[in-house]
Amino acid sequence: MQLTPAYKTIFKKALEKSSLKPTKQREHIFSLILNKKDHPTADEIYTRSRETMPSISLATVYNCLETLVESGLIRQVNFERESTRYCPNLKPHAHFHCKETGAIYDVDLPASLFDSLKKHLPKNFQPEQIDINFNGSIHNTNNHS
Amino acid sequence: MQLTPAYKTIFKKALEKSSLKPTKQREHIFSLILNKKDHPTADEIYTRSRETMPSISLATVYNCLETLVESGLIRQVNFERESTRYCPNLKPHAHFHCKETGAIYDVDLPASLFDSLKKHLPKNFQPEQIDINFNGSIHNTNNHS
DNA sequence: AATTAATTTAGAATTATTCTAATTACACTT
DNA sequence: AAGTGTAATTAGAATAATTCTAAATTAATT
Repeated sequence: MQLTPAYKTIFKKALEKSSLKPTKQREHIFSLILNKKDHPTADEIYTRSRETMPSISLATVYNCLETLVESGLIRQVNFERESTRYCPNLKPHAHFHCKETGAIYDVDLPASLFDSLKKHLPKNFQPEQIDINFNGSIHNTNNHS
Repeated sequence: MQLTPAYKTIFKKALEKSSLKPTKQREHIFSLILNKKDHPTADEIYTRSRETMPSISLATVYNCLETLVESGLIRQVNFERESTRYCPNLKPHAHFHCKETGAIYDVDLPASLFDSLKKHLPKNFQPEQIDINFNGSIHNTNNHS
């Protein structure tokens, strides 16, 4: 679990901007999330963390995730009241939640779509974040009639 | 807390379609949500319910809310991991969550916007529900310079 | 080396929600 | 009208994700 030099710089910059320290634990968790592009829960991240950093505590995982979100390095994803999941994809995108498997998929969207959404807000409403979540199922499209 | 005859019919039809019974408690909770157009939590609904139906239990409130959602009479709204809120507005709309006051506002959106969102899904993804949530703040637009 | 502030840690506490098992309500037979 | 069966309600216990608390550790600075 190593950050590339480029990501290491991004990581340090982002944290320092919020006057937070780039600690071992924070870096470890950030790299875990970056290197596996699913949408893990805090508990899954905790389990994965301990494989290579056995002394880390669950509270630290929660703390680190909070600081990473604060500093804009990852995003939170919530579906209904399931455990919060974390996502390193910072491009404009939505999420699709398969109600059968529970899996979450990124759905890339053009920035223009977010812009046209904003146009429907009263003008004194200032959105900081827009979450778009699809809920549904994924159908097999088997061609053999 | 009374349903108009028109809503009473809608209520009965919707429940019977899922072979659920139109009980006193379900009707009571439905009318509470309809008559105050905010986005109450289960606990707020519980408190309001007891004013006119003191014997109702919290478990029943949860049960009733679940059946009302199932039968399509109300919608759930989730923001981050706050308590689930309930919404009687069935028109296509989004929600704006003010992070200062916690208030939630409906934002009407044209159905066409939901359609164009769907176009970005892989063709085997079948959405059943689309949630669009804005998070931000509301700025005072005082005209006096 | 001493001081300070931030971070991490373990475990307790919180809180929304779900579960369990008993009771009640109601429609349908006899 | 009494009995039967099923669904709904109820009170309270249980669950599970997250947050809180207070002590210990770390790292930077004097």
